[in-house]
Amino acid sequence: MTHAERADLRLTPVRRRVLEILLESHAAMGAYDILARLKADGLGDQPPVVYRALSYLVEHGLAHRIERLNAFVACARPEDAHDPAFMICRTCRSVHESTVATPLDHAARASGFEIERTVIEAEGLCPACQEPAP
Amino acid sequence: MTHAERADLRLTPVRRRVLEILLESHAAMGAYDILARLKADGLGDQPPVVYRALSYLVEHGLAHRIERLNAFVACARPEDAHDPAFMICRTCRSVHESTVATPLDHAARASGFEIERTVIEAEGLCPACQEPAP
DNA sequence: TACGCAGTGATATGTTATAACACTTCTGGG
DNA sequence: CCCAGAAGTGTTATAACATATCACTGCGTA
Ligand SMILES: [Zn+2]
Ligand SMILES: [Zn+2]
Ligand SMILES: [Zn+2]
Ligand SMILES: [Zn+2]
Repeated sequence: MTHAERADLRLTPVRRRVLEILLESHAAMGAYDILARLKADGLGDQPPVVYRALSYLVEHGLAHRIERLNAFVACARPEDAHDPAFMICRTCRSVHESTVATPLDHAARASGFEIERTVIEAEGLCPACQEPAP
Repeated sequence: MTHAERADLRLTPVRRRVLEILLESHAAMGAYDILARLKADGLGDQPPVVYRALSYLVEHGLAHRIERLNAFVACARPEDAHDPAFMICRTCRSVHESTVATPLDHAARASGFEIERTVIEAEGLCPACQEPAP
């Protein structure tokens, strides 16, 4: 059973539409970009509308927040909970999701720090944007 | 020779004061918190003042930006260039800087992505904030 | 002097995010 | 059915973070 099929998931119209918008985009989207799309669909035009929907989707593992971009992306593997890792193209803003062992485990144990979540976001050029020198 | 001693470093009064403020704080500070301190010192009271100084310090390796917090912290090891990794306490906002091998190297090579920089920020509880259950 | 450059001052604006409160809809227990 | 609480939404306002732009100053140098 995937996350998306869980009985306690409440995908209301706004939440469903936000998830669809993210799934269609194949790239990270800012909250206000999403809001503009919602507004066009008559589903709300104030910031809290989109932020509430995004919070819900992120909490339930259907979307992730990209800290580097202050933006959001649909989860590539909503089946199971995970700390995501991303490779973000600085040119086309495309995002590739991946998974990775938390690299700070050792340092955390050594210093007594208790890690709850780790943000891992690599930035660079995706294959398509690596132009041959002009 | 440390970064801070490099001849081409131009630590103007505003830049120097911002660095001092960061060094005194032992925690991540928002740009507007820093700006309030600058204003108290008569060194400028408009956002561009502090953002220009912070950009300079970050570019020259004397400070880092914490993406998770949209905030800034003095570099713990300005001697040499590095991709920093952080452990951030969600309670007291203290930041511990560390270094770590880039964990996405393998995935990047496999997919042809060219990594330029990697953000690694763990969030959790520092030793001091791990209260015994009340 | 004239020029170019780095830094700064100042104004305005753009972008991202949340607080607060009212109202509606859903849901379970009596 | 009726009610009470929980969850969701509408709406207004504001907080917090960041940049564009243009003018001006001081300084090194041709
Ligand atoms: Zn995911
Ligand atoms: Zn690209
Ligand atoms: Zn550092
Ligand atoms: Zn702490």
